[in-house]
Amino acid sequence: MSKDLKKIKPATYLLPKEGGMRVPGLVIASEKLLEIDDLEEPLKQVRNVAYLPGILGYSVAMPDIHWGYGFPIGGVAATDAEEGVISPGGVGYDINCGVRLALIDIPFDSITAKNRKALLESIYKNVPSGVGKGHSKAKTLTNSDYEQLVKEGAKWSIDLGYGFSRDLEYMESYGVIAGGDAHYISTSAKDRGKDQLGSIGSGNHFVEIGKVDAIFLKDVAKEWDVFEGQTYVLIHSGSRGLGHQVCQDTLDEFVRKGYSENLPDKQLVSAPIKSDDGKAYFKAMAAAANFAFNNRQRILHEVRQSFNETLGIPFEEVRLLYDVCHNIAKFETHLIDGVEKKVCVHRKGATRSLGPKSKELNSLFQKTGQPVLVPGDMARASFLLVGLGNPLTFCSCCHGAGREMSRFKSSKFWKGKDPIRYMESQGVQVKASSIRTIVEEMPNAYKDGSLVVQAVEDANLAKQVARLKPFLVVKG
DNA sequence: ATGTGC
Repeated sequence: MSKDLKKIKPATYLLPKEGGMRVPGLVIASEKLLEIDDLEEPLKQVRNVAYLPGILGYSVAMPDIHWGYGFPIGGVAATDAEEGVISPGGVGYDINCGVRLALIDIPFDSITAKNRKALLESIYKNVPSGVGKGHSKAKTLTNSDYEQLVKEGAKWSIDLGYGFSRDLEYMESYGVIAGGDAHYISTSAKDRGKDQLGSIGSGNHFVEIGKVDAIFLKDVAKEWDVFEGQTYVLIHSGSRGLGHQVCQDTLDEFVRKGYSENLPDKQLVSAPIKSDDGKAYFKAMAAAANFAFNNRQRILHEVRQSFNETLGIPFEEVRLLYDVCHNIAKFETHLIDGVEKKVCVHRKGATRSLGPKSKELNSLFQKTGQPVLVPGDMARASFLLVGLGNPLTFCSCCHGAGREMSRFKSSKFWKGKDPIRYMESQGVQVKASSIRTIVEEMPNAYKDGSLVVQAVEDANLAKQVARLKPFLVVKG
């Protein structure tokens, strides 16, 4: 454990100000996690982020923190919406990478082995996966498509028949980030994305089917119609090549214009929010975020298609519970030192976790708090939590289990072994276009997700509602 | 994360 961390509350540690830090760091973790993790590099990044002009409150780290480009992954930074900066590194390369959870009201155990196999094959066929993979069936996006979809978000796909208007009520920000403008993204970004709606990509992205295997918070589960044994679908993907290109284009331009000067790390490159360059990045980021909402909407549509084809389940019975962003910058109002302030919250590998009564939420979630979706690993578990709206972290929570082994180390570990057979021994059938992705993503490459969600629960960021056990997984 | 990187 880092000698600099001072415990101030349960599972909450202060990283005191030093050097040019404008605010202290705040690290959410348990003692056990602090033993497992080597936090030297990521904590340095937490300190670096605290140097940013206009940062308020704390430079926050979640218990799944690890090293990232400039900002740590699992980091939250809120900057003053008037006097602060906005930073592409605080959002990440995969703009609006996120997760959506849908529920099907049939017991997973009632699906026969033969039908499970058919379902997996069908999803693998209907949802393209892998690096650079697009959607061969889908219509290539035109400039006028782009103009609409980056402004409208998920509604654009729904109006074309890929889903139901009800779906929009069950998405963070109703499936749209205001301000998306196609004129602010490059031709190459549009070109890379033109056939990628409805594709998962590679790395830790996936489509997973399984069953709700434990309920921890009965009253909330009941409000959400979540029950033990229920079948679920969890989708994890983002803005694919388009978002990647938007991030790269902005970083190049910001560095060229000198915005990386006077920062402890050039990768923190950032422009004043009120400057033309800052506003241009926000519009491009919102455009990419809205592309990602459309992507997850199309993936859900294909999954509904597969449930219909193989099990005869009507499309609307694959019911969306929620869609969350975990790589995004958003303008929000938060209580800082007792005063309400408009801030730009950068969440990079962190999930919004608004509590009950939050005006932004639909009436159901105003009653309970918002669903917080935390994928774990391919075999053990993913988690469904409910937000508590803790102002210390700007109403943010963790986004995953976090790696324990590097991709390289994991590949080496599984060399000469049979990872597919191991997964089967854990009850999981995996299908991927690349065996490399599988060996890099094996469960033992990740921390135990239950330790991470326990830490955010102890720190009062969110509460566990249910545990989800995967059985069928499509990877890139 | 990524029409993956040296």
